[in-house]
Amino acid sequence: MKGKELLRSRSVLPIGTVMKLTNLTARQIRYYEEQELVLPDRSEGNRRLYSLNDIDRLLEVKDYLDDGINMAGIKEIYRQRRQKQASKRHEENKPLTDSDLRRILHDEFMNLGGLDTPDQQSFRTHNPLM
DNA sequence: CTTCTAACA
DNA sequence: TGTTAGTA
Repeated sequence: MKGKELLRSRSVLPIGTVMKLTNLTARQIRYYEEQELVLPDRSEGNRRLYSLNDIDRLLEVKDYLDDGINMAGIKEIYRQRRQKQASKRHEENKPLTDSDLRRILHDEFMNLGGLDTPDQQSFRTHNPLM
């Protein structure tokens, strides 16, 4: 890891600063944490400490939400993102093709309850695999 | 004064 | 999500 990334992962920002930087309410920021969309560190006094990477993640979550994607959809996107990175690591022996991923994602998407029409459109719009 | 958890008129 | 109560 390079120094630059080390700084981005350094948790030092209190929730108040994060609120101003993201235009999100404390309620929303804490709720997204409850949904495991962001996992800030904690100070000795149990205060949340965010990193620049956390800020980016929150802004990203906010964008998806603005586009009509719900919590389930966002979690799904990150779940896939991690899965894709995992595949990229052992790409030596298990090179799952984009075509395969697309089929799998499509199946799971169709079985994902709670996603209304606008969500489905946004889902496709933001999913690099579709 | 700022943040935290829990709860709901 | 907003908001508020009672803390730390």
